[in-house]
Amino acid sequence: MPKDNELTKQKLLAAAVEMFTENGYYDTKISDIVKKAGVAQGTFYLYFQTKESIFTSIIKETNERMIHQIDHIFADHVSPEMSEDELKQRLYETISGCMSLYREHKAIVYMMRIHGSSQFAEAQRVAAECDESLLSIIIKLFKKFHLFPEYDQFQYQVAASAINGMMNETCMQYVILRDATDEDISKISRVVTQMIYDMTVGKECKS
Amino acid sequence: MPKDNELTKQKLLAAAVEMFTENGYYDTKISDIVKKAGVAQGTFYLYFQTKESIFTSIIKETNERMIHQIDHIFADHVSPEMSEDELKQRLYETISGCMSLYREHKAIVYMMRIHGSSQFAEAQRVAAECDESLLSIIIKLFKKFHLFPEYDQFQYQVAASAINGMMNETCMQYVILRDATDEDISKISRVVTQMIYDMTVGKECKS
Amino acid sequence: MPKDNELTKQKLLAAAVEMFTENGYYDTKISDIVKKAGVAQGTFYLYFQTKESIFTSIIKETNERMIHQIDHIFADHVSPEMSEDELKQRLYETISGCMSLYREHKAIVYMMRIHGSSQFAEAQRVAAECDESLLSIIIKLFKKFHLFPEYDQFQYQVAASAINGMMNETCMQYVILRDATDEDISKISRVVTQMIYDMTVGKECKS
Amino acid sequence: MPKDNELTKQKLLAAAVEMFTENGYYDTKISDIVKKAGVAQGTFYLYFQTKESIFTSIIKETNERMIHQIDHIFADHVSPEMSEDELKQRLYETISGCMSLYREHKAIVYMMRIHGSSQFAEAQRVAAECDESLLSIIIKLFKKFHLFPEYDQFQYQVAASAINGMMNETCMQYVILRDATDEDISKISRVVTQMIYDMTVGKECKS
DNA sequence: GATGAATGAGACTTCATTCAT
DNA sequence: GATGAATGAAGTCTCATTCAT
Repeated sequence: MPKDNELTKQKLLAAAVEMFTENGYYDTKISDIVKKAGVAQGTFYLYFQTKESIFTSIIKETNERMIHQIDHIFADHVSPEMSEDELKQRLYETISGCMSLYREHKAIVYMMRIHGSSQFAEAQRVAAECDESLLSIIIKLFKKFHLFPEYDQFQYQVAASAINGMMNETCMQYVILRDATDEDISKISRVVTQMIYDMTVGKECKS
Repeated sequence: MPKDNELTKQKLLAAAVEMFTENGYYDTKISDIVKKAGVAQGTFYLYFQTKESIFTSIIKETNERMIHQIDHIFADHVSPEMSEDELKQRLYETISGCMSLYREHKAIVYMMRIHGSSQFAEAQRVAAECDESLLSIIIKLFKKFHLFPEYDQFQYQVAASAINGMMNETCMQYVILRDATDEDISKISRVVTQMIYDMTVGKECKS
Repeated sequence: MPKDNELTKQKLLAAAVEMFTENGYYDTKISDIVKKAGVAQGTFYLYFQTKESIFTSIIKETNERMIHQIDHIFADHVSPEMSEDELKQRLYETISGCMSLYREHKAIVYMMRIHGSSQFAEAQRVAAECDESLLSIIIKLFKKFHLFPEYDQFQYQVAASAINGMMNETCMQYVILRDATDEDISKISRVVTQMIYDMTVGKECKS
Repeated sequence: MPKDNELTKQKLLAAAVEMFTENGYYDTKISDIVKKAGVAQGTFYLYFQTKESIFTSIIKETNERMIHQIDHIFADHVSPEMSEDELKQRLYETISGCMSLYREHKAIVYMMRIHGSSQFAEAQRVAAECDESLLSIIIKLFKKFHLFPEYDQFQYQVAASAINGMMNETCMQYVILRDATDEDISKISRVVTQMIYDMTVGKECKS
């Protein structure tokens, strides 16, 4: 009957996230993890098969949760019938919602993006999957608003990638690498919202 | 200045770049590097003090060269007096020039961004320095064109970061991770140029 | 005398024999034994002090039973007064009885001879004791039949050892390592009987 | 240029044989071997890939040498045309030659038979190969002398196995486990020769 | 300058044994 | 008596670095 069982596993997971975040995958030793978790070396292997497996297990699980939450954030929040102001407001909510989500999983995102991106095929696959998910949402929005009507598939991809890059980079720089407050996130999101608005929907209204 | 045996050093550097790129820092052994370079194990230590030092020495040197080249690409190519079309053309040339530059140093950029970003403070410092350099160039341009007059320093930074993110992401996805041809780069640059134009200078012309 | 829970102990012993036989001493883990026995890890230590102790306890106990049975098989079955045919018949019965006995304890003999012979002083002692027992029986028979009258003690030992070797080897090869049927054992015993007869009693009749 | 190279390997092999012989495979640690060889732990892995590989490499190589030498010892030494005395003399020479050979490789035979027989498929295969080789030689001799004309293939095998067992057992008991002198080997071989003679060729002469 | 055998610290992992429940 | 999570000593193997030639 798993009683302390689950507790010990959680202690190990928390310790692992902390150590991986702080020192990266290779400079984190099992001995560091168990020391921080306050259990014996052997205990680690009751819950995880290898060092690699705890790493991928962490990022996989978090990633799934995040993709799910992202889907929810973007779901049907905007439509072409909305007024300019309402649109911007919704866009803003989506972007700041995304950033808050990343902040919530800050340590693991850090671990995944900064340390993990290169370590294993598995980690790379997970990161790519997350990107994929976002890209497809963005492209869907392009279509919904009939943006870039002259673009082919490749150009769509590039444009979506560019927008993804804007959000990723600002999110990384301010939310993950620095300690963005709620106000910071709000301010950042306003800037990014405006930029995205201007280069997409706003541009249409211009002429 | 062929001191020591400069040829041997170059062989080692080339082998190191290749192995680091292929397998990452931790999965590359000194024995792999010397084997590929065709020299003996001990020879490595005649030219480099440690494994870490060859890694950072590669990315530092390349980074300096790249920053210098980027400076050159951006230098005085655009000014507010230009016509819309000319501006776009210059912007396009700058962006595609940047992408070609990255492609030229593809292996090392890959190594730096994918494998190295997390390994050492040193590597992270170098990457940050490169970003810094680009950000300051972008901000300078904002000022030159009197863009975002209502923004404070923080918002400027965010906006610059966003633009940097656009370029970085598209560049990574298509130039570094996939094998972008000249045509690809041209097409990508057009898309990005248009987006940047729309969210900056173009927006001004609208009202 | 069902002390403790005798059933649990028997389950552990049976599981241990099976696992030791299949995988040898070192490649059998306590966890394998308890899993096969269907009890918890800690339960093992209620019945046995150490891994080594269950191993030696198995081979010791079986060995005692086997020595006792061998004594019984050989007891007074032959005498110099018998006719040639009767002698051969008795010899045959003894030998095939021995082989059947080994077959009956096949798993443990396998474990003792193949896996255990080298592991511990204790196991070696037990195996040696079994050999000793047989050798002394054989020498007693030599004396009873006034065989090898010119041999000294050492030569007696060697001759007995040789006969022991014949039986052991054929028994190992056909009964323990292969799956000898009743007919096989019968056939093997006939061959061995004839050989032993020819080199001992039979030889006397010749001149 | 392998100079100390080969010397170090030999030191490791000698140390390994000694330690394996003394303590068996599992109770010999790499650290024991390198300590005895007087080299560092890591040096071991310059010459052998794993602990298992040094073990099998030792027994395989020795085994090949021994099989070759055994073939030579048995080659055409006896023929049905010989006189009884000459035959016995040749048989004696063969058997004592065999025992001397085993004594020469005493440590490794010990390691192979006592410790190694069960450890790995590989070790078992090697031991079986050696037995096979001897059995086939013995059966060839049976045929050459038209012994046991009424025996089928199975009975031949059993008879050969029995003779193999005689030699193995006496050899193990006196040469490998005890320290048989030249005189001992001579005396043992006389006894075994006589027994084998009586149960094979001698038996024919009787009637 | 070049070599490559040797080094040894230290990592990951296993598993017999213990002990609180 | 039974459980099974926890322990930690100890083993195998790796690899950056050194150094005698």
